[in-house]
Amino acid sequence: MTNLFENINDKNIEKLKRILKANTINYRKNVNVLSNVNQDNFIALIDTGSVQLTFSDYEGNKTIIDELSSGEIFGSLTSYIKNEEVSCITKEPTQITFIEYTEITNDEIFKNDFYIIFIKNLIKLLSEQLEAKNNRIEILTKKTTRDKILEYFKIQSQSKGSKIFTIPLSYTELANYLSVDRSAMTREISSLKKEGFIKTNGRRITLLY
Amino acid sequence: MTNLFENINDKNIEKLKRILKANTINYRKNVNVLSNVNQDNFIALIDTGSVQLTFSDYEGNKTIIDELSSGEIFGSLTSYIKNEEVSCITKEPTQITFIEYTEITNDEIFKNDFYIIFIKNLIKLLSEQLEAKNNRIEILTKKTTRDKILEYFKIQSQSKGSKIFTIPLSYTELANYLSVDRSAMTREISSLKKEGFIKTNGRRITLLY
DNA sequence: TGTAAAATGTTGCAAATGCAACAAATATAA
DNA sequence: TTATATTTGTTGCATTTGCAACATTTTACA
Repeated sequence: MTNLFENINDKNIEKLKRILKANTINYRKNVNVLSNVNQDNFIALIDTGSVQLTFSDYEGNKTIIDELSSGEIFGSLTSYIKNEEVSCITKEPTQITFIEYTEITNDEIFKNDFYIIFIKNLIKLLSEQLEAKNNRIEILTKKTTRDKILEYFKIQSQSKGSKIFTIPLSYTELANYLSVDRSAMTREISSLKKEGFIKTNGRRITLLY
Repeated sequence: MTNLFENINDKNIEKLKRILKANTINYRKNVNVLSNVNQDNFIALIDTGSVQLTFSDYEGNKTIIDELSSGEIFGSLTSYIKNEEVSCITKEPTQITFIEYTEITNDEIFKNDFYIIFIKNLIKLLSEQLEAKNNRIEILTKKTTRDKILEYFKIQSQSKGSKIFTIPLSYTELANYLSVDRSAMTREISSLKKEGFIKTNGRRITLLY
């Protein structure tokens, strides 16, 4: 994952943050970040820590939109934050820097040659998030629970470059991510093991095909 | 939807295209655009017409990734085009402009003051595509076919600002987009009509709640 | 360290859904 | 216009899945 300030030195990062009127806030664990954010058009950059973005519908069903960690962004550019049903919960102590979107093209910023690096990073981040969403859509469009699991494992395996990998989610969270019933998912994983397609040891998966 | 060249006048658009070494190609209907594209990192801009991006898995199941029309972009920034299983079929005669990603930050481009408008448009386009993908994920994570249909209708209704709207897909394509069996979807839409939740007339839908 | 909370594993059952196989209605193109 | 292809509507049936309910294990934290 690209970092928003990648390839910019510390001194220039500080300068850039000043020009962007960036506002840095520290949060404890399990706090709803968006509750005290009232800006309309903002980019939130996770400096350290991690958050989970969830969406609750009118019936109270929760779905994970995204899991983000250090260097990644969220906000009006990436999710429908305006919507009050979205919440952003810190999974650990987390530092977040808020930038108003309009500041990204303010007058002062052009004078600096690191600006173009910043813009390229931003574009790269957005396109990486698009790829992540494409992956999830690819999984969710599979008809059966089994195919969803296998597609997820395939993507994990490819990104790690190995048939052995550790999934970054708990099984409860995975069921949520795949949008299937947790018990049905466990049932299917058991079958996959019995039929010799995979081996598991906790969250460590081995593909046997 | 934002247009990539929004708020740039015709003369400057021409200049910008020249600086970006843009390459414009015309396609007939039902042509696979990607078959003769060999660039690795490109942005494809649809000037006129429309295309359908689809993904085929190893079993030959086709899923729609996206439907795009005039002003919208696709390519390495927005989808996993490198993958040969992705195809891009024109739905009508279509003109597409290809831009290599690296040109977006070439030396000559900074000298022009319309450049920042172009970058803002690009960022806006990417974030709009993210929103579209978030919408689709929101739909796909619904557990039942009924909830998927209703979520889709809700989003359509909101974007049109009316309880009466015409869906932009055929029912066959809609089933594909929702990733449900077409006959099961028809069955569910019939029930929704019988139970008085909606009225339909071809692709024109009226929400009665 | 002990205790409450959260995560994981398992199963029966009812409901939802994919699939197949049609007929009928529309749309497309020669 | 006519023939052909595509889309739409409908139904029976087998399979998959969500749901509920529970036991067991692991984790978190006071």
